Amino acid sequence: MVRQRRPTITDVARAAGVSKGAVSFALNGRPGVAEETRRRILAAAKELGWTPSHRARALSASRAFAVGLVLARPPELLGADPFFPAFIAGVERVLAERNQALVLQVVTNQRAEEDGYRRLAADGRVDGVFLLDLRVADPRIALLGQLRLPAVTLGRPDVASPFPAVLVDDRPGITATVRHLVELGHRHVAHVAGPEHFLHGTARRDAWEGALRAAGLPPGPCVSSDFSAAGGARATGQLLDLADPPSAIIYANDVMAMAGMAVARERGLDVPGGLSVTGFDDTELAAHISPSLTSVRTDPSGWGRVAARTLLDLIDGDGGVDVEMPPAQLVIRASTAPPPTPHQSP
Amino acid sequence: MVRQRRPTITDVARAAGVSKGAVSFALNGRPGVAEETRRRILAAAKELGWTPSHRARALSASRAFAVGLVLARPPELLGADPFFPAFIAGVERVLAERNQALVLQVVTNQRAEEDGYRRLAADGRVDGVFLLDLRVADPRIALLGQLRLPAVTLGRPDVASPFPAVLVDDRPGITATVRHLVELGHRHVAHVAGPEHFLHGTARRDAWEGALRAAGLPPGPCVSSDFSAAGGARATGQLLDLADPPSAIIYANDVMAMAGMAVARERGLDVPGGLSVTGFDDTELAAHISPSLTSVRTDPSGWGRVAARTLLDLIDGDGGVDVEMPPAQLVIRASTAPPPTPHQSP
DNA sequence: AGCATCGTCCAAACCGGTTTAGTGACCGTC
DNA sequence: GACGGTCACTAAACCGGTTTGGACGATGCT
Repeated sequence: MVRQRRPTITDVARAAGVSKGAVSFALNGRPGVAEETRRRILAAAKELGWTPSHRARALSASRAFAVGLVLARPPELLGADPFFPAFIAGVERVLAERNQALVLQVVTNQRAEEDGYRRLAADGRVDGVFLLDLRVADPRIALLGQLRLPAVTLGRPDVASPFPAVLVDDRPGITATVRHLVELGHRHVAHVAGPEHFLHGTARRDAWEGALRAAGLPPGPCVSSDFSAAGGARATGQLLDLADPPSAIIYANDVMAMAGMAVARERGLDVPGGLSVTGFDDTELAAHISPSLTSVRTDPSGWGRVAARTLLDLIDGDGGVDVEMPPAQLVIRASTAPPPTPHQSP
Repeated sequence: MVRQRRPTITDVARAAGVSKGAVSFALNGRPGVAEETRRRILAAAKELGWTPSHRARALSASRAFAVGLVLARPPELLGADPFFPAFIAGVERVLAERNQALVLQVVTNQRAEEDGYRRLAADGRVDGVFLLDLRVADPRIALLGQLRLPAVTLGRPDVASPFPAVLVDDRPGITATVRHLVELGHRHVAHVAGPEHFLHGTARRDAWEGALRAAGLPPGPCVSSDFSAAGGARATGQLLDLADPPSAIIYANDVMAMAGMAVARERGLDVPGGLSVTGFDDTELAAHISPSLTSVRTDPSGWGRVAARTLLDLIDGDGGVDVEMPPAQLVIRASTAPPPTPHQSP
């Protein structure tokens, strides 16, 4: 016996001998249905294997019961960055509890990204979106405002924003990293930053510079890169080619740091003996390379959970307040050590 | 002037002085509308900024215009694996062209994974799904069959499957790797495999074993692991602790290979001087560590594109045939070299 | 002139839920 | 015994599209 058509609310109503409305009320636990009738209806629904059609409910309620995420990254970077999968996993955990879905859009450049949001909004496929990788003077905030699409930003925008933010602060992690290196005796600490148009990139750079100044040291050289291994290698080459190369390099992510370590090594420069290296993200691999990588542990999955909760609350009309996340923690491993002393060269 | 409500097809019909039906026909380019009327309708739609409501269309057409993907991976692995982001990027590219959306579900264990598919099906949120990470005697195939949910599998299942498959063959890559090592003079080649219940894991292992036998060599030791850095390190430790340790290790992915290289190095074993190492996936980082990692290049983004096209065709009723993808290619780098000769030990 | 045919368009049904207005039945009250 | 108030439930409208059956006028043919 093959079930040809999935049962509808009408089938359930007929089976239970009531009207469609009664079934809807019973299912949604609303008052005005006698207990005995409710039981009969639920039994009939179970018997028929009925589940309310998401499509019909969406049309009726004028809601999508889904939230959206638009990822704009060049394809070669997508795989390297552990952030997204972890963030999405956190988001999912909350969405699953509340029977919502995640609609994903992956695009490869910024122009397409804005179209992505436009399409999600025009189609009414989602009730709200996440805004990641905030940029300087981010145009997407105004766009989402005029699209009337609720949103939650990860980080605090540098422009007026009507949206709640999940406040992640990378700075303490960088500050702690600088302090750690300074305590080891480093006086010449360079930085390989992320792309300049990202807010988190500039925040990390500012923290690096601020912490050095606070320690009474001049900020060393800083090279902007792109979070890729190739970019990290290139930046490292530039820094080591300087007349006065740094004794330590703080990278804006682990992948660049690992590539940087390799470059140093290829040049016969020992890590950490000749050069200290630190990363950011604390990817799983960081603890398992040699030497193990000092890094800053972040919690993208936790951010995802909080961002999802904030967004759903915003959509439901309540909430809409910023949430502060605990600061990232420095994890000290074997890639950092005191700088080589000039008169101790091998 | 704020637009309070998004315009509906009725608004457009009124503005153009025609019926709803006429607007629908005009928009969908169906015959039976005079050219002049069609122009007037399209002009009115443009004027009002009307876009058809995806929700209404979905209900009416009994289609979701979306496809689903359920990811079952422990959270700590999600970030390390470059496969998913790349696969998804490929999928997205095709979906965007055809105005479809991707509904993602991330769960952390297999039981939840099946519920994920059940929920996608029960809600009618998607018209079809991708089936990744095929397992031995995969129960999801029967499940999707009884849920009447069209699917495309990545790889060929080991059980009867009514679904088209995108055939990716890891074996030539592994075979080439073994041949490369044997040509270098290795006689003792070990393997660190993925979890045994994954079909791709066993396929790689079989290829490794087969290629060694073809070369007239006994298969060396094989340890199953979990694709994580920690797992790769552990497996490497086991192999190097053997009375007769291998001179080369083929890892089932790059992350485990990188962790393995670190373990060898910590033990004072030079790579590739004392131990040759190969990975699988050819992640971006592989070319930028030291020594650079010999690996097998795969094309997850290409698989995503083909899988998406195949699934959409299947949903549309045409197609449904398997597609063969080009085999993975070996990329030789610096982590492989001739084995140390016993009488040449330093 | 009468009739069939065609192109154009409209009204209404339909998808499967939610929600509102309204109908009885039953209760207690003065 | 007429009245007001609950309670349980139904009928129908509604969400915004697509699709079907048929109306209507213009045209072609005999």
